[in-house]
Amino acid sequence: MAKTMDEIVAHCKNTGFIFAGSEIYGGLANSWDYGPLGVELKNNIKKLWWEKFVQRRENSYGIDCAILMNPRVWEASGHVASFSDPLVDCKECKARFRADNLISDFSKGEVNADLLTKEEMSDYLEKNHVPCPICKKSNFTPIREFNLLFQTHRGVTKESGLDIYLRPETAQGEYVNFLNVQRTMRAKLPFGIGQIGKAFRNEITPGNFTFRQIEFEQMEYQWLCHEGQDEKYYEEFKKASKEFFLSMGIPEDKLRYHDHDKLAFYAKAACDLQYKFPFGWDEVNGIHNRTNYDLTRHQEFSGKSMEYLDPVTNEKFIPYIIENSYGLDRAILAVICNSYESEELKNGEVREVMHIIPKLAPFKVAVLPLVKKDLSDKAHEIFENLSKDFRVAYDETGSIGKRYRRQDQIGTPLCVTIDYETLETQTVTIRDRDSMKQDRIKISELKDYINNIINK
RNA sequence: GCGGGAGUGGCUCAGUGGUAGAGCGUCGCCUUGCCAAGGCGAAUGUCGCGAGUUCGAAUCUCGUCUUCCGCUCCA
Repeated sequence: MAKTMDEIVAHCKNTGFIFAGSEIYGGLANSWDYGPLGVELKNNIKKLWWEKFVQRRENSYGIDCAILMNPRVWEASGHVASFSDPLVDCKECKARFRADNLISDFSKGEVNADLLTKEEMSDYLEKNHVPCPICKKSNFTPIREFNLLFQTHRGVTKESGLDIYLRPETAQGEYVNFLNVQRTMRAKLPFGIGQIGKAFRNEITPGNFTFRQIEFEQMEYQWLCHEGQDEKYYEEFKKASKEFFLSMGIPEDKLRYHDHDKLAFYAKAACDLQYKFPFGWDEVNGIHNRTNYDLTRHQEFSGKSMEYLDPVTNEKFIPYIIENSYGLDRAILAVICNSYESEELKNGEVREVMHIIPKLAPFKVAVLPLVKKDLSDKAHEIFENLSKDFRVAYDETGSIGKRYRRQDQIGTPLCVTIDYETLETQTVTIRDRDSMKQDRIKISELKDYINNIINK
């Protein structure tokens, strides 16, 4: 039986996947910390993604850019201008509106509110007695800027330094470095740049657990190509994004594409891949055809050429970009939601289990001495040996049945049990999470056995 | 930002003015020897925070913070 969102949150907290951020101070809304199990899962997903996109694709390169960038980057990208909304609240009925929309509607389009400053908009609302669309009274709060960019300050004093931003997306790092990558790797179009890193957005909406956070991690792949090839590659990456989620064990019927009705100003085509979370279908991946918009803007704003010189035709032009953007935290959440369940066993009992695919499981194997007294030393020896190759759990408290269930609960695919026979014959019991069946194998065969399961 | 709930061991909660509790979980010992068995024992709390009322506050009053649900918002 599938779990509710509340149960998933509780399980993550109780077993060490995800904790509330700065919990002892009462937390900070929309921030979360990954615990000992969460970080393993996260690293495994990153590794899988990096393998698929950066390692295994030809003409593919990884980078890791700074979070803080020259603020002009965000002017060029359009985030400084359009990432911010002037909001007012009606003091009478408490409804909230965008001031620019109120003014355009009131003036029937004659006043272009985009050209007004905050003060001018406030004045306009007051002097013209612009009514609240809901209660028809005219009594608004002052305009508050709501900007999704996190701002901070570079320099010793407030006055002498530079206002800078925490990046709201990692993509611009790839764009501004595109010629550096191209030159140093001697890359020819089409080629790709991948990056995994943090991004920050000052969201007001409370998220569904880690679904919407103020600090989150993106896995982004930018594919640079010739104009005219962009539509073909757009389709290719649509397919690739689904493949990636399938490779994490997500079933096809919990995935769907959702084309954007309203395109961002820069995009020629945009599509989300959605996963069916307990709270509904929602985005886990975005594919955008950004055309040559971003690079063109950076050329304008920086004054530096962003043109690619085609070595075959000697033509110079600005490449098109297909962006394939994954929310790492959302991928983690999807894997957790998808794998955690109450499973009814044949004998009527119910066990809590996470059917995480072995490749992503936080622990690959647990080492369990059947009794503590005489078998601990041998168990520790086996733990040390396996730890050279795998992330291994060790547990010697409680009955063996209880320990199996503990490992089920956190998704460990294999348990190795050491008994008295182990000391004489150098064999152990290996127990499978999903089938709950056991094999007796030699210690010397353990690593191959585990590798087979992981790479299945 | 508005409205409504809620904050008591790790978790779930009981306790409505008089010595802070239970179950689960955790740890130790015994028992057990392959799917959450049992026994004994132990640890873990300034009852979200700050004031006030009172001889006395987890409990009443005010403030404040955090959080959950709905509305609003989400380039």
